[in-house]
Amino acid sequence: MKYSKLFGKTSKTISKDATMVSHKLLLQAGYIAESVAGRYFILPLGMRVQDKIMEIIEEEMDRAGAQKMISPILHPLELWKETNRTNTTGFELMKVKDRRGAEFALGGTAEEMFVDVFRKYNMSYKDLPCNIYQFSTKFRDEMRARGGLLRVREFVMKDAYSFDRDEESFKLEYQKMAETYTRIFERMGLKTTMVLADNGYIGGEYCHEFVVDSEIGESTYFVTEDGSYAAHEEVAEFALEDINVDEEMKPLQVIDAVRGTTMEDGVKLHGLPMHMQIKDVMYKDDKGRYILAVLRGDLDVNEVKLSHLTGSITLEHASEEDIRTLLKSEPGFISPVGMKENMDSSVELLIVADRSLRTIKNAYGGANALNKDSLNVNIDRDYKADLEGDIAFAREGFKSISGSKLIARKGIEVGNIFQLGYHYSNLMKNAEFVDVDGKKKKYYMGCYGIGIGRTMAAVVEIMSDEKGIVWPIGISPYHVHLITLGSQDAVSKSDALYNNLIENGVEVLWDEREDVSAGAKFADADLIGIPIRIVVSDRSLEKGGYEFKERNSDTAEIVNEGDILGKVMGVVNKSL
RNA sequence: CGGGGAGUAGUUCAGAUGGCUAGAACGCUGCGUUUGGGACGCAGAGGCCGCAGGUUCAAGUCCUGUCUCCCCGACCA
Repeated sequence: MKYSKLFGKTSKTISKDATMVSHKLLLQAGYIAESVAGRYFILPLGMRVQDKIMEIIEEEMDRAGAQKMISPILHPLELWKETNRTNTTGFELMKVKDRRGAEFALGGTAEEMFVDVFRKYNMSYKDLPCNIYQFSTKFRDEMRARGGLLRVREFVMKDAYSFDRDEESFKLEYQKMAETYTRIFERMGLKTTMVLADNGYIGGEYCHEFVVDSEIGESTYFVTEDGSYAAHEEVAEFALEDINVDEEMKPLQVIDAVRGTTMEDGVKLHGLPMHMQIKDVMYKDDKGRYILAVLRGDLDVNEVKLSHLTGSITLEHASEEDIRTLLKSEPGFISPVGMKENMDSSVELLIVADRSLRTIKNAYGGANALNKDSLNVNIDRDYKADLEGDIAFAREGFKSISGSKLIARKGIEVGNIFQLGYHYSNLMKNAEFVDVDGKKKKYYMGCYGIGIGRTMAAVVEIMSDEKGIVWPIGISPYHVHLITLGSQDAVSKSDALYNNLIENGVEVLWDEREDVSAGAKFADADLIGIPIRIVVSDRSLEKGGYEFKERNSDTAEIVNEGDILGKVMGVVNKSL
């Protein structure tokens, strides 16, 4: 490709709106252009990177026995109704209508579609396991797009769906996909951690995210010091130590407590430690139930864990008005003690206790009235929980279940794998095959996604310097950035080299612009970030050849005409 | 959805208390001189000041509405 013909220009100036490295560099180097918030043009340079990422994914998926296909992007809405996903919030479906009034969902993920195509065929256990996948544009009505390609509303995703006879067979597939993902990201120069995560609206029992460590990432997760456990903060488990469980229970007391409404106000007034205070948070869920989360004061409510325990789809904080009028309590002074006895009879209330309450005796907290606190509150004796379990966030330094300390990390989620089990085959009719015994059985499923654009951005986040991007050769838009400086001799030598490289399968971006200074060409080359730079100039020719420099190295060398191809191939072949 | 900020040339930005023909840099076009780390000179093109209404002799500037973009939060009583 001749640089002078390349669509998409580098820019010296960049909007200060772009704060993230990948966002800035991809814009500045001419890989992407913004359309509207969260929707981007992928320019020719970016397209080549995207294609290469997809090629690697395709190779590895095929190697794992998966088969590429494609589904329509518009999904018949009936399918989403079949699985009840039209109104499960947290994922606002984008819908369109055709002129006859038929409704479609703009696909944000495609479980229903793949089950639907699968059940069209009369499948036998002999056809299983089967893993089918596609690359397609996905639509997500994100509340807030951010960070260039990192969080967008429209993006290309690889999504795969596996169908198995049973759990045992599925587990092999899941393991295979985990290994495949690790290899895919390795080939792009990304080291990923497989992190236990929450499955959100997808369904199923467990899933893992593939996370690239980065300060700007949105995923916070914990790993143990010994590396044996890694889990997203939403699901991370941890061990709790007893605090004063041997203490005698003292009589419950209600006292005056003129204070503010925060936990710190309680600590200050009573002069007692935070972990002896009870934290009470009132929620309302999608079913209209009020849910009181009760936990030790030094812990925070983990709404994902809480919603799993209560079976709620959404949780929102109850309004202060509801707390006063319906629950007969007072914001800042909520207590589980006696609440059910006093509240409005129309209210359905679920008291959910965190297991941390079993580690303390004689706790203190509110008393359901302004400026009244309770002392010596004890679970079971003074209040009963409808549900009890782990509803708290882990924190760095806490011990894991295995006893090893938890370390907090941040990262970019570039892919994930989900166990779906019978979730979709239960909800969708005829998602069945004929087993060896002649009986119909439901598919045991899994699904597996990789965001292409986000992966591209993650690579740039990890691999760049103050001058620009530093692509790993496996996904670089070109292998070689050829720069010509100076006389006609250099131009004709460059031309010959350009053609020679191309004939040998090397991808070359040739900066043959005549009216651009050397400095500008070097700056552009550094910004674009192609791994090999070759300069052909009067100076290099005087020294007997071409200047060869790798983007991630500070030293250049002169390579003569006979050796240049071999030198280039040496680097290119490293990636394959 | 809440809070904050911003929309002026292709891009990044400047245009105080309303006032003459709306500016700079970069980029772009032409000519010439340059060519190893974002060169220089000369000449040029380029603007419905986001959109709609209003106040005023006069609006990029003030008021109202609206759209768009960016950042923070989505959180514990």
